[in-house]
Amino acid sequence: MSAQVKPLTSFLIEDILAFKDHTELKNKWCFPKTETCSEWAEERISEECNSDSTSDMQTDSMDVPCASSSESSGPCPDGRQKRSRAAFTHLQVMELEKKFHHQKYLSAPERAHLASALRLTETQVKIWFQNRRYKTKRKQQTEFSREMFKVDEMVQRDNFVRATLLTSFCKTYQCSPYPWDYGSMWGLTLL
DNA sequence: GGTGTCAAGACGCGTT
DNA sequence: AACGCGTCTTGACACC
Repeated sequence: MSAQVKPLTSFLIEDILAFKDHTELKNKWCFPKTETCSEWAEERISEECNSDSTSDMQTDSMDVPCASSSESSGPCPDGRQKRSRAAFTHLQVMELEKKFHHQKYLSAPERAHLASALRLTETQVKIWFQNRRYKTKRKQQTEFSREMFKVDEMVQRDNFVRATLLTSFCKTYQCSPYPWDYGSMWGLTLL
C-alpha cells in the first residue's frame, strides 16, 4: 500500500466514530443489536491490529469483497466458468455511498485513489458508480410516475365531480340543450 | 419456489 | 481504437 493512502479500516473507522447518528448507521448496516457503533468500530480496530501483527498479506474480511461461495467451487459441469458475484463489505459500500453523495461522477485519479483506499479495482469502482447512478435514476422515475398517477387520479375525480354537478344542475333546472353540448366550447371533459 | 438486490456482462453511443 | 457512459439483462445470493 502506498504511503499516502491511509490503511483502510482506520480510514473508515475514524469516519464511523465521527458519525453522529449511530442509530441510523446501525439500522442501515445491521450492526449486532448489542453493539454500539463505537464498540463495533473499536472491535474492528483491534481486529485490524491483530491481523497486522499476524500477516501483512492476510486479507481482512472487513475490507475485501467476499468472494461468492461458488468462486472456489470451480467450473460448471458443462465446462463454463461459473460466474461469481463479489459482495462488497459494509465499509466499502458506506465509503462508496459517501463519495457518491458528494459527487455523482469520479475523475480517473479520484477513482484510482478510492479504489486503492477501498482495496477494490478501478473497474469495480467505475461499475459501482455506474450502477448507482442508474439505480438513482430508476428510483426517481418510479417516484415520478407514481406522482403522475396520483395527479391523473385527482384530475379524473375532479372531472367526475364537475360532470355530476352539471348533470344534477341541468336536471333540476331542465336545461335544454344540456351543457355538454357545449363541452368543447367550454373546454370541459364530461364522463 | 418466488422475489428482491446487486455486481457484472452486453450492447450501443458519443468523445478523444 | 480506447474509453466511459447509459441502459437493460443476467446470474448469484439472501430472505420469506
